Amino acid sequence: MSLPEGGRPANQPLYAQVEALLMRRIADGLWPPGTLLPSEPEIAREFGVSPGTVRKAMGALERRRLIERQQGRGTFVAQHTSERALFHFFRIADAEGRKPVPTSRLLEMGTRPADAEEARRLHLPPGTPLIGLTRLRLLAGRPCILEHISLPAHLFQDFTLPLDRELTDEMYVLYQRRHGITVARAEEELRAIPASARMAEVMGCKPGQPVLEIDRIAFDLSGQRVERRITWLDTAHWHYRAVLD
Amino acid sequence: MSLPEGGRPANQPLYAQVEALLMRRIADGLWPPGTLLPSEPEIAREFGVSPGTVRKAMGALERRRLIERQQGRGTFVAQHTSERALFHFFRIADAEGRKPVPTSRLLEMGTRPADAEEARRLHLPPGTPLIGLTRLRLLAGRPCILEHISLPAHLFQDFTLPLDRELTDEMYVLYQRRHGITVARAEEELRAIPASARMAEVMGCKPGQPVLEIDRIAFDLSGQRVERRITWLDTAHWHYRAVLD
DNA sequence: AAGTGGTCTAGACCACCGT
DNA sequence: CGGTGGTCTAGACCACTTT
Repeated sequence: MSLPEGGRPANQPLYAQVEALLMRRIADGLWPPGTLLPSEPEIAREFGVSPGTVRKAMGALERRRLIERQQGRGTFVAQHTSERALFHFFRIADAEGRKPVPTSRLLEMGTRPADAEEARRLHLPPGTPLIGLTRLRLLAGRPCILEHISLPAHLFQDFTLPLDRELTDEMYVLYQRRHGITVARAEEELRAIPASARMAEVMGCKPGQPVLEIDRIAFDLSGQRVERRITWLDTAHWHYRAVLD
Repeated sequence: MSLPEGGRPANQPLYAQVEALLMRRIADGLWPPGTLLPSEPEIAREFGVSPGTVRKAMGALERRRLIERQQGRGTFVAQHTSERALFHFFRIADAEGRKPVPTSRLLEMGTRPADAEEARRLHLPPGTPLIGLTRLRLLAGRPCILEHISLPAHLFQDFTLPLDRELTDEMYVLYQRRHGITVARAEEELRAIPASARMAEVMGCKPGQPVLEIDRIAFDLSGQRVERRITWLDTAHWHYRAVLD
């Protein structure tokens, strides 16, 4: 059993406690992505609660996309796929709202200490070793996006990229499969800035021309900051799309 | 009773049908914002379903913020307040993520036919009469935002602004209270563009300087397009903030 | 005290999946 | 066929608000 034993009411509702316990097992890697969870009655027995209570907890986890339920088959720990990553974390679209399928080309990669701004954004001490990569991304075959990605080196041991084939937007799939890090949430700050010489050269626009800057921090299941990413987009043909509700 | 009578299974689950029926009453104005709903057992009796089924339906409506439940008091149709509007539909923040309290100054207002782009965005025939207003918004006392708002005239009869006091971000509160239109959802397209002479003059920046353009369409409870709004923001001191999860 | 929503339980039955 | 999640019901008890 894992629930507070004595039968005392505790301060949170039972279903919330069950939800937290299940989430903990997933975040701690005890149940890695793709794992088939025990059935609902089984979990109910283990925790000594009613099946309805477990259902309510798992409903919440499903809404948060931590698990996926399949009638007749069972419940699985959610796995990042390219489609999922693109659907939830890629917000660039054309005038009709269609999302393009981006391709990527790696320009640079290396390890360096975090500067003041990176340290502030990642909640790390300045100087912490970071893996940095710069890539160019193509939309519909045209170079439109320049991107800097910074990863805390201690979270991404032996980081390498699968260079054999062109890398699509599988970074988050890669983090999960190769480093056990699931990106669950991200915060972005958007600004309009003038294109640098580098951007202009690489994206085929004029220096000084307005470019959309997207400054993202990604969080894992525990809320830890695991990635800083700056994206520069020429919005002549594409835009950033947001839904508010 | 309002549920499909014959006792046949219908294609949607019972709780989804109850949810749809309740939503319809709210969207149609039968239960205006602020209304106290009948109690859950009462609704269950009316529809001839179990209280648990009603609870599930109302839980979904609460998550969608159509209703607000208060233990011991009852359930109310949600009402737009300035705080709510700012919290959900205002995404501008400073470097520390704090949202400023914006104030507004009306520059122009009038009625004119929709141009091609407005018609396309609002799903209306070109030439449809629109109420247009232009306003300047101040953040922390400094002019930072220029905004064009376009409203289908047929949805906003006798539209006037409370000019006696400075207007804060109460546009959506106004739509709801004076015209019975509840903004429930919005879609935004973001681009980086050069500041026009007008923007530069009014926002105190240089012409041609990069400015963030936010092109928004707002939807009411039925999914009808009720507002087009273009916002231009000088991102020197503020940024647009998005959360992805 | 009466009425409301919030929690928790127990069990029946259905729809779907695999063998 | 047995096991899974999905739906629906019924009722007990709690926490909170109002009268």
